[in-house]
Amino acid sequence: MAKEFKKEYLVKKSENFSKWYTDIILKAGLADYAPIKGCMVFRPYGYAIWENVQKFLDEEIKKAGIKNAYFPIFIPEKLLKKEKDHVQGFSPELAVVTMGGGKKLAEKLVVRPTSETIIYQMFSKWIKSWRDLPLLINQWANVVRWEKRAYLFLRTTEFLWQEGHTAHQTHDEAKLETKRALDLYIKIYKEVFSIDGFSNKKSESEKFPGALNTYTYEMLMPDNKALQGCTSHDLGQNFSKVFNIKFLNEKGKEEFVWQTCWGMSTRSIGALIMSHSDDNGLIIPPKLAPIQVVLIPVFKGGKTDGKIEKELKKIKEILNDFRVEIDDRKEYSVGWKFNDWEMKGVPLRIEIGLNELKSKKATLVRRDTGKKEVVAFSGLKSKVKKIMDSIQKELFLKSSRHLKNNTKDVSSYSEFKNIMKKEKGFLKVFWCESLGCEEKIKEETKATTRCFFSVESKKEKCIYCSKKTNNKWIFGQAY
RNA sequence: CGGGGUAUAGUGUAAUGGCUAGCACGAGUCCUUUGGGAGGAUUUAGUCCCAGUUCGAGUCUGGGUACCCCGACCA
Repeated sequence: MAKEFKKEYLVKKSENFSKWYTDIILKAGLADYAPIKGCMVFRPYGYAIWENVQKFLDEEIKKAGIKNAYFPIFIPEKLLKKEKDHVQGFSPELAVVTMGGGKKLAEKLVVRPTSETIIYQMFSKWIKSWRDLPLLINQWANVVRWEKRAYLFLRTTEFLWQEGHTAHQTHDEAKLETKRALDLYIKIYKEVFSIDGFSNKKSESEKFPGALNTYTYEMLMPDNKALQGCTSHDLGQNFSKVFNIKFLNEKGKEEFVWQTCWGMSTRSIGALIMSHSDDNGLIIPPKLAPIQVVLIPVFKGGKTDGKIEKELKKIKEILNDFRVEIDDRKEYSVGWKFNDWEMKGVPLRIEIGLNELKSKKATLVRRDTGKKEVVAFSGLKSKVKKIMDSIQKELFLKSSRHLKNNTKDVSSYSEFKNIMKKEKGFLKVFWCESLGCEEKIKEETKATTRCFFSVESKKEKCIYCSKKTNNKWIFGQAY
């Protein structure tokens, strides 16, 4: 009978994916709609996840010798217009301030959609000599892009992110930095988010406006649509030439710097929610879970003599390596609490009642599998550690299986069209890298290039135009 | 921004142009409860905004706004 309880307060993931997604966010208390079009509020539980992401990222960024700084939210319109591709890429989605202090501004101020221009303006002031390089800066900030359609976490007018900006003496050094940032993101997604994906170069049309090359981590969501998790850009000298960022090298010769920039946003939390959660609510991998273990007392006959409470405190003490919360709310029944914490995606639940007190064993229930286990109080610490590691790993394996099962090699365009119409997913295909083919494919199938896959030794026909090529690319329908 | 739809209490919903806008959940108070969303008593709160038609509008008309679905844009 324990199995047959009904939960009608959440739509099924399989029945209406996007409703399920929004419902989870609202019901788990991650976020809420704000009274501004396209904007959302990060509620404490959702913000705590972002703080955990920040903690991991920030630590790694600092380890790489990069320093945090903060630049203004406003960018003079003139500055933004300096790099042609850049302004073209962003102009349709800019928020612009035209009034200040009740007066019309002489020059309009753009609310940053990204900070290249304002940061590089400062770089040009700071960089004079090879001794000033490399200049390695990171900024934690909010940015605004006036999107037409909003979707909690995945696409909101304002979002939070981290943007790294570096300047180097040589292109090789900059390329290494681009790679280092990408590797960091791959590591975070795989080890912390437990989400598998592909990472590589973006196509010409998909790359960052103003960059030479853009690298990305592309994940496959459960509805088989693709989500870009981050970007790392090799900017070459495109911006340094425009912003006049020059240095005197060791031989006394003037050169433009080589630059990179890279970012990861709160969109990652959207990927997290979609990837792991189920019909009972959120599932958060232990490394990102604001609460890793929840302790729930089970009273019987209303009499406890405070013994259960005492035991809970002891267990919390034993588990002080973990983020533990005791749910001693009297106004809710245990069943209600079980469901509540499942909705919130807490990785492990520990139940303590009279039975547990008597046997000196705790009842543990894993959120990801729902498996129940009885563990002696004395062995709790090591067991919880084991379970945390196991959940973290299992979630990744599950994500990995989904990625593998839905990434297919395809050689005929009709098959390509069919798959994109029905089950979607990632398709590995030969593509001649011409913009024409890419645009046609997008028009006819909604699929775009997600990232480069490989150079094959044998030439094959381009999936669209049949021109021979060695290059294999991954296509998918993007979020 | 184009096409379609919806808007009633905190949430989900009901109400031929007509009487005091009904129900469930929630929330507040009190009592009893706690091994998978507890029960009773009691209280609470609503027609998106602005015009119009009408003796009379939640219901009809026009405009606005928001949300949902489908496209285009996008991390």
